[in-house]
Amino acid sequence: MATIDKAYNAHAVEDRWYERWEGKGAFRGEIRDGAEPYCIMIPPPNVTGMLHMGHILNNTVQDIFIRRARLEGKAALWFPGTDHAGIATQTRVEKKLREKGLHRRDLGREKFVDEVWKWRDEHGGIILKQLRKLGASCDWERTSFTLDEHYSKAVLTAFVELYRRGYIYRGLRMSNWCPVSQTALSNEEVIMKPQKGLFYKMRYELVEQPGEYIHISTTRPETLMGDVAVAVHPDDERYKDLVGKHVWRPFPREKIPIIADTAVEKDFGTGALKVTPAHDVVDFEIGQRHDLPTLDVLNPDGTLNELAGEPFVGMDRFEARKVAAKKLEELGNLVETEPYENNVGFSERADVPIEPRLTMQWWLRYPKVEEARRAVTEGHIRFHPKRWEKTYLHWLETMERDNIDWCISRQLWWGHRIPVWYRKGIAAADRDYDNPEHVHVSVEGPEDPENWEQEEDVLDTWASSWLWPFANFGWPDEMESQASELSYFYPTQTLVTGFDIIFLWVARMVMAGLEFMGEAKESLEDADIAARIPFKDVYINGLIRDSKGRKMSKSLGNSPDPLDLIEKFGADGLRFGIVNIAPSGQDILFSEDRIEIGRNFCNKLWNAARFRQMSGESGDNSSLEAVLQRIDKEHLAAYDHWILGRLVETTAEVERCFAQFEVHAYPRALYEFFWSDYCDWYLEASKARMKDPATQATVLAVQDLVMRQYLQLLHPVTPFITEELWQNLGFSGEAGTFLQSTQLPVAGQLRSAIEQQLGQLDDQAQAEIEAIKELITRIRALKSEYNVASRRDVPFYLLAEGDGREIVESHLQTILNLAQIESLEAVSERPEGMPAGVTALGTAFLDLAQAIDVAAERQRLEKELAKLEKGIKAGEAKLGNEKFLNSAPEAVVQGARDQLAATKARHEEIQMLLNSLPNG
RNA sequence: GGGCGACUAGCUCAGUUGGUUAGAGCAACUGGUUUACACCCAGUAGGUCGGCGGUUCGAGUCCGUCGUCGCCCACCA
Repeated sequence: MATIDKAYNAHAVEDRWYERWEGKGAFRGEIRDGAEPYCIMIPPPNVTGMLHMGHILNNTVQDIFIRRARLEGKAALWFPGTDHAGIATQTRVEKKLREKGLHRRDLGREKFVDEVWKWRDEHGGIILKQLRKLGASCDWERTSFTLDEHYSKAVLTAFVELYRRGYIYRGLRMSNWCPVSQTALSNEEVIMKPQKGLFYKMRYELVEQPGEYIHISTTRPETLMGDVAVAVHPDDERYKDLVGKHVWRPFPREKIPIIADTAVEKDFGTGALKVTPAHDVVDFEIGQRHDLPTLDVLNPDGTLNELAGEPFVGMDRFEARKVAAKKLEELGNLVETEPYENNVGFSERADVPIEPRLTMQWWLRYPKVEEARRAVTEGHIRFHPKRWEKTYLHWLETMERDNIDWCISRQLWWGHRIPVWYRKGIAAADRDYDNPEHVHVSVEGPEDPENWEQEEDVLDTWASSWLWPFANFGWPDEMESQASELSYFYPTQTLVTGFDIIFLWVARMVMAGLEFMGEAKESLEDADIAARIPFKDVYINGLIRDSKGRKMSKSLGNSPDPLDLIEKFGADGLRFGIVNIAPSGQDILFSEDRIEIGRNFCNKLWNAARFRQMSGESGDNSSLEAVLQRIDKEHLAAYDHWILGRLVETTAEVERCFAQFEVHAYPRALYEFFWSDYCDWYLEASKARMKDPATQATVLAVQDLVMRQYLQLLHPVTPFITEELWQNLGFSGEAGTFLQSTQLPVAGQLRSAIEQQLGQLDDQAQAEIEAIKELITRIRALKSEYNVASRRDVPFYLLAEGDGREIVESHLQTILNLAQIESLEAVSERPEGMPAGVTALGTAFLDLAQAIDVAAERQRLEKELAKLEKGIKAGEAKLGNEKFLNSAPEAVVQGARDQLAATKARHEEIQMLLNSLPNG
């Protein structure tokens, strides 16, 4: 057995074990006959990503689940991988090219994509290396990437199938356009941000009444060249007479009609709206209703085009805004400007305002929406905490109600190119999408590729990641095989993710699973749903914020580098700390102070193990049975029964935490048991018996038993230190197997193993030890209050009778040791002039051998008396109430009786003490 | 505008189906070189559980209402 260093050196331990685990394939997840499968699919981070605090929490939780599953004997598989992250990655490489003065068009599609692959191979996937530092036990041999060949095949197959099933269509619609990335975006990729700007009030001259004007407010004068009408509300009395007349658009100067439409708010601005169908969603709808033309004055890159007229051609949209305002002023059309703040949609990736733009895109009508709803309402999929179900269902509802389809095409090069080919020589306008002579849709492509041109667009990244739970297992090829990993591991067990992507990802995965993981069907039965869902439990982890409650972000600089934290606190410390403060799906306010507890805890654990090692030779620790063999039940004390009982309870509590997904309660229960019960009380109490040759072996064996079970319970959250101690304390036996491949006894098994060997655990011991603890605490408090806390030579007396006296007798040495007192002599009369403390076992008196401050002692006792009186009043009121006696459960009534009796006894004793104080 | 959530000790949070006189960590204060641990030990202080009302024998817990704060969705140019 290796000796244990005085200070816990996390780094050496962590690096060493991770290497061994990975080297020995300890994380490999495989089909194992007879074992229950347990699979977690990692939410694939962006291949460009770096580890941040959110990842730490998310992946620690996943690792806890997967390691626990291994200890429970399940065939556990944590499937890792990364996402190609279309826009993010392409933007990254384009930026690099720009530094060399190049644009992606200079390279051409093929060369550019090569460049991105090269970049990925060099810089991508850093995050996966960082996850190893954290201790993540992913099956790295399976590391998947959404652009891998097999994965791409799944993505294209899904597209082709959905197309054939009628869910996918191509359409000219308003969509979100990013002028920097020059692609369409889905609503989810657009972030609304409040922007300070100006509100321009303009006047347009009436054509029919020269010299008269209508006032219009706008925030975007640069688009007025695209105006095709002015709209007012039909009920607006101010403008009623003007509807049907015309105004002069100032530039390019043209007649445009005044129309009435209910989309206009009478009370907003001037109540008159300039209608620019090409550049605003509402305006576009108004345009549709009134059959207005669409004048697009912007180029795809956000500069103005020929339709805008000079001097705007080629000018950037923000520059044009200023120039347009100036020109309006010169022409006398600008009435006033005022500061204004409104919400503007920004491209999530490029962080520039998006343009609503009329473009031809591919759209997907979501499949199996109703079934996705039922999957949750009927309990096939459970959210933890449960309330997130509401968010999920709310999303589905909105989507269905508002008929929101998913824009799945992106005008990028990095991604899955849409598997659609157009026959050469047929103009886009003449294309008939239902005619296979015109449009070819397949995974393999047409047989005569020379006659076809492939669609330029690629698919939205989410249109690949929504297949993650089954594409990674070889769908669609593996669908037929009953012996496949797909049929063994799917549906996966638990998904761990953030609430922000419940719709973006979680709901879509559910829909994809329901649509594809079985034969094509219009609607599904319950049994179909149960078989097709991608996961059974969804654990939603909270969002990490800084200590002031702000979101962590690069620009605020309030996001610590997790690797620094690992450096400082150790991976185990960080893991324990972050899970310990992670409440159930609530936001988490992060501060380093709160992580310290994790490091301190590891140190405590380390030292307890060290103490064990220093206390005596280890016996055979290679199995629970071997440890039990070393315990002589004749030498077991109440303390031993108590700590073993607590160990069984703690094991059960941990089981409950996992069953109910109370991830934060799990480390808390472990912390309390170990620090308070085991270290502060049990170890301290057993020190005397460890020195006694007669009892030493038994006491050490009990410690070993506790440590053995405890390390197994704790391992999922702090894998490194537990593995190190497991090996150092000899629990692995000769074989040297890893802790995580051992089997954890459940509470029932543990109890029966103990009782089979040692006889029934004494449940009375619990109450007895609690009473002894109270007595010791009272004595310590008395010493502290009388400033003799550090003295060990003070004598105490105990006034007790019957049981109390006996119990104290049997624990006398422990009490003297833990309370640090000279003696505790039994007396039958109250000694006078001594400060006293009343406990359930009896009254303890501190012999100061000098006069006490009677007034202070009286005050102290009276304070306690008042507290007890309050309790007695409450108890009597309760027990005097017949309705309480009749309706409360017997146990509650009895509890109240017992408590009242105890309180009264204590009250009486304190009263006696007060009476016995000298006057003064 | 629609939805979700929070409010418990100075701070951050526990508190499982209503059932003893509400807990922890940190911070504060007092005292400790107890040969496992100062990343420690012992002790003290600190809360009318956001307000009001209701249900109940009994409410931190359930219901209503108000207040404050946060998040998500929508986005009036």
